[in-house]
Amino acid sequence: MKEAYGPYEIAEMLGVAPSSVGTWIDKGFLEAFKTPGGHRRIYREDLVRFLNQQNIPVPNEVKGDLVRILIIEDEIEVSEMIERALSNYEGIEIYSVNDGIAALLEIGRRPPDMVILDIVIPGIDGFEVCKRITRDKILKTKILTMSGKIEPDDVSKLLESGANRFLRKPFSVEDLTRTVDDLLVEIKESFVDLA
Amino acid sequence: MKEAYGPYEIAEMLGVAPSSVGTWIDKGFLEAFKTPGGHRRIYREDLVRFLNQQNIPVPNEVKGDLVRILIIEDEIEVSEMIERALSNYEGIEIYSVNDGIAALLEIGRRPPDMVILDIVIPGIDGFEVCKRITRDKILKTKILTMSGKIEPDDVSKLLESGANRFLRKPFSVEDLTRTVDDLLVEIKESFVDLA
DNA sequence: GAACAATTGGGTAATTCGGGTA
DNA sequence: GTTGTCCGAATTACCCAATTGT
Repeated sequence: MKEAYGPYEIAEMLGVAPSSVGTWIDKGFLEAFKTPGGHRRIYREDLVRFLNQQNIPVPNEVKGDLVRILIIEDEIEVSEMIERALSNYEGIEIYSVNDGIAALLEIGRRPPDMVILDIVIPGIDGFEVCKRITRDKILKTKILTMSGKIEPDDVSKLLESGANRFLRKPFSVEDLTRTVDDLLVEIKESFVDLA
Repeated sequence: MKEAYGPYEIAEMLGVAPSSVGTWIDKGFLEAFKTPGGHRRIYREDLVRFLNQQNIPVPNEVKGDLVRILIIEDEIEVSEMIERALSNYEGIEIYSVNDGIAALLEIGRRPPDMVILDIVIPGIDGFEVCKRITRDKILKTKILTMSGKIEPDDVSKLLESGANRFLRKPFSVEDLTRTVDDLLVEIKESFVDLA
């Protein structure tokens, strides 16, 4: 897969004039480097960061293929149940961890498009994870939270922290898949196909 | 780790046409040798030198020989002092974060060879970070911990948790560089093991 | 060692580029 | 803030036989 783009390419992708892309680079909105001959090139990683910061949908060509879903849950039975429930979805990749520290390492390693997060897990505060994922504009991760013991007040605090959905445990497979389907639609909306 | 690249490979990495890489070689910007059949090959060392000379960020794929050091410290003055102290080291790359969550995300994204870790930082327990880094087989990270307020008992607990060294604050530049030098030797020794 | 796919060099014409300016 | 136009320069596409990798 291509790892760097030229201004002309990006301009065509976004429907703007090449000189505008040059302006963005000069103003520091978009990170770029120069070839020995002075032509500008933009690493894909920098392009994605720029698009996310500007709330511009990321073209599928730039994003890659599979929608990645990370399950963060310390009860094995629950995470296995979730994996089973999602196992016949097409075009997604599921991986899971069972504590908060491993979760952050994994998010850094391979940023997911969606996390399914048990608020009460060892190692770290679920609220903080939500806040952090939301604040970090590089990540456009949808957050599905879940918990058994939680006060009504906490649910709204959770959503304020950046969580997109909440499921009270125990929940049925139908509850889960309905919520995941919702979020998948939102994720797909943030990507565009270039015809 | 791969030690030599072809023009096509480099072209793809930088988002450039293969023939451009050929031009750069012909003009002397980029050092290369020729195979018996006349094809050009570029040593990684020469590629890195070229990228640095041109102010082009070195893709992760290429910078295998750099020792990466991550500073995890919430007091800006301290982290700046450390960066200054290490700024004239050759062959290392320094980056820093100021809270535990950012640290874990960064460790996942670009695994460091050494972390310089303030035990008391916002967001997460320093002991847990040590344990987790040590347990993770993918990470071969050396851990240099530091703190001002800590009980003697805690120091040994820290070393049990996987930390390789401990520095009591405040420490001098000499204390720091001596300890870092030690760890750099250990890191370089483990590089040899892989070969 | 043979077969096959991928990469390469070399030359030239066509395209895209940056930078200054409108 | 974005786009249009100009020019010299850098990059690219295109060709195919040869080399290299698997």
